Amino acid sequence: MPGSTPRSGASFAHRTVAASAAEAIRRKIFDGELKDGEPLRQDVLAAEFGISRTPVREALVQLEAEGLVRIEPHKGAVVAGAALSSIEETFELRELLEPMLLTHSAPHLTEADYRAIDAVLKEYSAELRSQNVRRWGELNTKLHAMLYARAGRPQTQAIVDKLLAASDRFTRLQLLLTDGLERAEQEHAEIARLCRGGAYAAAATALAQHIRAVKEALVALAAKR
Amino acid sequence: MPGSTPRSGASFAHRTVAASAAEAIRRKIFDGELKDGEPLRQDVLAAEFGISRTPVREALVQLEAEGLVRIEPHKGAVVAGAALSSIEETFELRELLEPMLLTHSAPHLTEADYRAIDAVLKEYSAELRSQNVRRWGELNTKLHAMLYARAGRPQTQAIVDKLLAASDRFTRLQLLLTDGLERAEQEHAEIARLCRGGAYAAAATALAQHIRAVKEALVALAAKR
DNA sequence: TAACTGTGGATTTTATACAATATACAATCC
DNA sequence: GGATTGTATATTGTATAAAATCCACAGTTA
Repeated sequence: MPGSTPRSGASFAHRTVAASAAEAIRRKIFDGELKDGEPLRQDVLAAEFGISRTPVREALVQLEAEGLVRIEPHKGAVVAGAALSSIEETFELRELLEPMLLTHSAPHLTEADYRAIDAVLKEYSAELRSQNVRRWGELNTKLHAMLYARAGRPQTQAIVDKLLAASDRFTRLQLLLTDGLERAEQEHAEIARLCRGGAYAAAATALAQHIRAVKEALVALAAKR
Repeated sequence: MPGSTPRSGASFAHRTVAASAAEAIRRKIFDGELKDGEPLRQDVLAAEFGISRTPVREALVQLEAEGLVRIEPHKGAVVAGAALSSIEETFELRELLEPMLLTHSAPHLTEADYRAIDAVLKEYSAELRSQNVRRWGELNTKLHAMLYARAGRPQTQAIVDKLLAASDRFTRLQLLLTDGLERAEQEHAEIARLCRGGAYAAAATALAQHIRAVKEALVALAAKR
């Protein structure tokens, strides 16, 4: 097992052990390796990662805040798959919050901002064609964050950031529908274009439709399985 | 469960030390005792509460997830007052999210739910007259939570819970405007009445207006100072 | 048999000890 | 003098040990 030698390779992607433990557990949950309702024993995880229980505990607390696990005092942590099953709620929230953010942010976006956005869009297209799915999720999050940067609403942005992180896994799924891929690319470009042209209301509407389209595609996909 | 169990001393309302430490720090931030950007030293907090650093660390991790503090690896935690600074943003979010929750929840509220809500409303009125401002905030949060309980949207509810906690300090302030006091009481009752009568859309509208009214009163108050 | 009680073991929670890292400040070099 | 490097100290991060809590189950009693 990978634990005998704690090399500074992939195991040290983060600056603290607790953070990388959180990342590892998160991935296990996303990948379905840990099923819904499954209990997470601290000592087991600690042994598996070759670390002590203290950072494991901190990781679990973090994950609880993200809604991925549920901690009951003195009883332990269990996987809260509910957070995953509620794709609809996540997208419903995004549909509500993101257009609002865009409406407030777009009028204050500078020329430099637009250039940065264009750069991301460009890389985005390139990566899409190269089937680099993981990177795609990162870029998607980055793009949205950039669009909302000038909204002057840090709280809302923090909430949306979490929603985007939660969406990530599903948006990647949706990517596999080949028409979803090109469609998203088009819609993103369209939204950026509308913002640049000053058509803020139209951009917000387009964004809402974009999010709704992804949601419906995912719901349909889930129903088919 | 609105049990009749007499709440034991406020000293240890929580089941773990870490949780009560989080609660204490949270309160300090909300009350402005800890100012924006102020560093939070683990050993200082531990000494102050008479506990070890371990639960303090867990509390800080929790609070970071809530956006109340920012933790930089190996540097420590600082108060992230940005989340508090904008009353307007908090209420803007509430205005957006709460009516949505109510719309989804109200049709599924049971008779027992309504009885519990009425009970809170009653205690609410009593406490208002007794000028017990702190308890008022708790009841307000509880009332809103009960109204949204059947929405089947745990994520959204979690977000709103945080917003309510952040609002608490300000709503207490607004209470001091004597007409704000009676007005809130009336509006709460009105919303409950509309829900019970099946006028869900009207209830949602009333709720949005209620939140907007409080926001505007607070903004006006802030401007006057 | 059914309900109750206490006991043992497993697990979490907290405390303490140790290691790693960052910051401030003095000494050195150009 | 200014920048850089080295060292001291403070603070955080991790490991390990001790205390508290829960859970199952055997044994007792009516």
